[in-house]
Amino acid sequence: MRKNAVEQLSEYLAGQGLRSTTQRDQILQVFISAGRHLSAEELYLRVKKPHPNIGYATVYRTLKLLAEAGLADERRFEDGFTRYEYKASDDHHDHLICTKCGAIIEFENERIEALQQDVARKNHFLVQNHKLELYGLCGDCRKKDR
Amino acid sequence: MRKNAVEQLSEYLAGQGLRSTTQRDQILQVFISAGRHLSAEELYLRVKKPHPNIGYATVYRTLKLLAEAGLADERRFEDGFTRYEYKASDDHHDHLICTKCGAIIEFENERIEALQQDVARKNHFLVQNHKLELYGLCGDCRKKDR
DNA sequence: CTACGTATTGAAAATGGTTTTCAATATCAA
DNA sequence: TTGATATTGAAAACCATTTTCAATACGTAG
Repeated sequence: MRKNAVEQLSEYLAGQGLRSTTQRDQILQVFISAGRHLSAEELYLRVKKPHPNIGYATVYRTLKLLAEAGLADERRFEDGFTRYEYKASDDHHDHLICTKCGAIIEFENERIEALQQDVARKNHFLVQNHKLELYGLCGDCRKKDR
Repeated sequence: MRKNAVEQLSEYLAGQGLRSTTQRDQILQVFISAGRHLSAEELYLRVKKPHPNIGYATVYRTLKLLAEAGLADERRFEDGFTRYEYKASDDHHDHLICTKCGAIIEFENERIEALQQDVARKNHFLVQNHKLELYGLCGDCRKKDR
């Protein structure tokens, strides 16, 4: 866990004239210690255990806030609902997603990123961010398949 | 328009024990002659003009059917709703999406595809399909921005 | 330290794209 | 032509997410 994630949130809130609350801190704590690619519901369930009085809406609201504050990335895969992942400032990555078991594997590839910039340049396009997802079967599911 | 799209649909339907209907053919016709990346609602509106008695649900149902039949690709961009595009069997492409005006530009890049296969191989992963989207500003919007 | 203005919360209702239900209708094999 | 059943249109249901609203908590001014 990044040393100052809570501080980073506080700073963002202060800068926006928003308030720090125990709920926001609690949700952030659980979010950071939980696995990656959480949906709002998954996070809600995890937060619910230690803090049973936190509401569904607050989890949704806080997740959007974390995305705005730069602490989380918001992603929509093909399964219909939005997932969030804790964002370390320097780590960009893409995903391999198993269509059978739902496993999500992360990867980085600088050469692909460079080629993306080429494509953008040729189209007079300025890339703000991108999304690369490879859907298919993971190693385990390929074995089980036979 | 591909010569035998309607036939291709008929064959698929017959093979599945499903029925050919005038609505399905009409929707397919309009779908093919319309622009790319249509949402269900856009298609519904276009179909409505020549065929005012076709229902919303039928458009949704037919679109899913076309995807199953291999005549359309189903894609979810970040704007929340599903878009479909007519699928020529040999043409795979990815997208540049303008976050300001919503323009969608298509591109293909074999070298990127090859690198994707490399990544998959390293992860013992079998790619069934993929999705690459670059979000940012298109040439026009970059100019207007200043 | 206290009080006040207002941001935030939780619960429930609303939203909006998509799917399902259901009775009426159309398809197609016999 | 008939009968079994797939399909349709309209409306209701779904379901993830957002909004509403009265009660509560935050934090600044005094």
